[in-house]
Amino acid sequence: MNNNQIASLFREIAAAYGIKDEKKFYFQMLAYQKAADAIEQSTSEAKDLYDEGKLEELPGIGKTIALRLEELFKTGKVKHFAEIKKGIPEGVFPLLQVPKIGPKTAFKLVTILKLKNPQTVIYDLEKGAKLGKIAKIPTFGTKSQEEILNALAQYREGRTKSARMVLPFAYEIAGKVIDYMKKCKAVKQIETLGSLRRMVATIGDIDLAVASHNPKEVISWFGKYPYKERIIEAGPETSSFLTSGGKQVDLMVQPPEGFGALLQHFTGSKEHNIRLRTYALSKGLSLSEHGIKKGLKSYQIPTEEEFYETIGMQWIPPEMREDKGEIELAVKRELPKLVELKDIKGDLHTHSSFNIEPSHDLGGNSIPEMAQKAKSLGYEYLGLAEHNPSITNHTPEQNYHLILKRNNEIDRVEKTEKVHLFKLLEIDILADGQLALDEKSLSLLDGAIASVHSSFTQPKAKITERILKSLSHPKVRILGHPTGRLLNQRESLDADWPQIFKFCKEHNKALEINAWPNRLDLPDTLVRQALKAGVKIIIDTDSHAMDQLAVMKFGVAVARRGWATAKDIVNTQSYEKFRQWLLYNQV
DNA sequence: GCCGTTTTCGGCCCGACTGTTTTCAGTCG
Repeated sequence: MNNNQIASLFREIAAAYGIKDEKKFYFQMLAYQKAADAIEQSTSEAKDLYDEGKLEELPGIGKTIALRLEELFKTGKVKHFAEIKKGIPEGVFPLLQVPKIGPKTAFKLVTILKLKNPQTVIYDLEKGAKLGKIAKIPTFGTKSQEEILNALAQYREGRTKSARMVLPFAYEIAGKVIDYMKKCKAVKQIETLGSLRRMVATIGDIDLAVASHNPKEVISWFGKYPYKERIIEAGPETSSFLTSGGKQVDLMVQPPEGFGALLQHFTGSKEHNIRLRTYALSKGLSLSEHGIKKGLKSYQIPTEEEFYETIGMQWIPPEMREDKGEIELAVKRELPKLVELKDIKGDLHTHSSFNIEPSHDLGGNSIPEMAQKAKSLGYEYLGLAEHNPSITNHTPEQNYHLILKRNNEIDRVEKTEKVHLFKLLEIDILADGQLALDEKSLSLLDGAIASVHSSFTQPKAKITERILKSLSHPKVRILGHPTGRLLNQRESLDADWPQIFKFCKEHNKALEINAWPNRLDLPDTLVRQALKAGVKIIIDTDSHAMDQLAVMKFGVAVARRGWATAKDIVNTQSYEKFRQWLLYNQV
C-alpha cells in the first residue's frame, strides 16, 4: 500500500468516526485527518519508514496509529478499522470526494436512497436527484438537491476535493482576476492568500484578499467577473465563483485597518495557524481573521508585520508557514534570509532549437534568441543544455561532430551577444547508470546535467545506484529534475535520497530545482532535507522557448519553501565564481 | 488519538456561509 492509498484509507476512518458519533470521536477524527496529511506529505514511503522503525517520527503518528499501520503492512487489513466501518455502507466513501458532500450528507444519502454499490453510487445519486428524490429527504430541499446535482456535475469534470492545479496555472488565473479587481475603485489593496501565497506546488482553490471600506461594492464587482461560470456564494464579506474553466476563486474583504489579520489568517497553513494560535493563547492573546483579542478588548491589525510583532515574533515569509519550526525561530528572531528572484545570475538548463538531433525534444528558439532573452532578464550567464544527440541514430563520431558544430555556434553568439554562455548538455542516465554519451564527446562540454528519462520504476536500490554512477563522472555537475515527478501525472521515483545527498555533498555536485510548471522538482520538502545535509542547489527553468525563462520565479519559490538562502544556490554566484564551481575537479 | 517552554493528563484554532431548522447542522477553509 502506498502513501496515497494509506492517506485515503485514514480519511475514510476519520469520516467513519464522524458518522458514528461526531461528539464522542471528535479527536480521533482530527487525529486520523492529521495522520493522513502527514503520510501524504511524507517524502518517504510509510512502508519504508515502518521497515526502519521510524513511523513515529512523522508528526501525528503516535503509538496507536503506528500499530495499526504495522497490522496493515503485515496482514493487509486492520481489524479495528473494520470495526469502525461496520454499519457504514461502502457507497458512502466515494461520495466524500464530491465537493459539498461531507460524511454526514453522504451517509444520509446512501442509507435513505439505498445506494449500495460503491462502483455506481455517483451515477445512482445523480439519477435519484434528477427524479427529485433528494428534495423529499428530511433536512434536504430543492435547493440542496440542486446543489448536489451541481457538485456531481463538477465531479464529473474532474473537480474532486483532492484535484489540484499546478502552481503556475493558478498564478495565471489569479493574475487575471486581480487585474480585473484592481479596476474597482473600492479596492484599496489586493493580495493572494492560501497555498497560492505560500507558493505550494499544487493549488486547490484560488483565494484572494481585498482591503476596502466598501465590501458591498467589492463583492458586487467580484460577482460581475466576465469569465465565470456561476457564483457559488456571496455574503457580506466573502464570495466565491467558478471560472469558466471550472476553477474556484474565493474572495474575502476586510477594512484596511484589519487587513493584516485577514492576510495572516487565510494565508495559513492550517498547521502554522494552529501552532501560532496555541502560542498566542499562552500569551493571553486570541487570534482570528478580524484581529487580536486580549481579554475583552479586540484590536484590528493593519499589516501582517504588526500582527506577528504583536504576538512577539518576527514576520514570517509565507513560504515558510508550514509549522516546520519557523515559529520557534521567529520568536528568537533567527529566521534565515531566503533567496530571492533577483539573486539569480543565470539559467543553466535551457534548450535551444539548434538541431543536434537529440534523443528528446528540441527547443523553439535559436541560440542568439535565448541569449538575448537571458541578457534582458539581467543574467550574467546562460547554459545551453539540449538533450544529448540520439545514440541509436548516430555513431559516436557523428555525435562528436554535431556537438562540435553547436559549440562553434555558441562561441559565435557569445561574442556578438556579450553574455557568457556555457556549453552543457542534458544527458540521459541509461537504465544501467551509463551516460548516453561517450568520453570523446563529453570532453567537448563545460559540464553536464544528468537526468533520468526512462525506467522510472526500477527498485529503490537499483535507481539509487544508477543515479550515483552517473553522478560519478567528473563532467556531470548537476542532477536534473531529480525525482522525475510530473505533478498530477507521475509519482516521484523511489530513490535513497539521504544516500544521494551524502554523495552530492562529498563530491560537490548540485541538485537541480527544475522550475518547469508541472515538475517543480526537487520538491520543497526534499530541498529542505538536502540543505540540511549540506548539498548545493541550482535553480533552472528547463526552458524550451525563450519566454519560458520567466518561470524561474516558481523555482525560486520552491527553494524558499525549502528554506534556501542565496548562499545555498550555486547560480546566485557571479560568472567567475560559478565557472569555477562548474569546472570543479574536471581536469 | 496525539502531544509537551502549562510534559504523562487534559487539552486540542476560529469563523463564514447556506439551507431549512424557528435555533442549528453541515461544509469549508
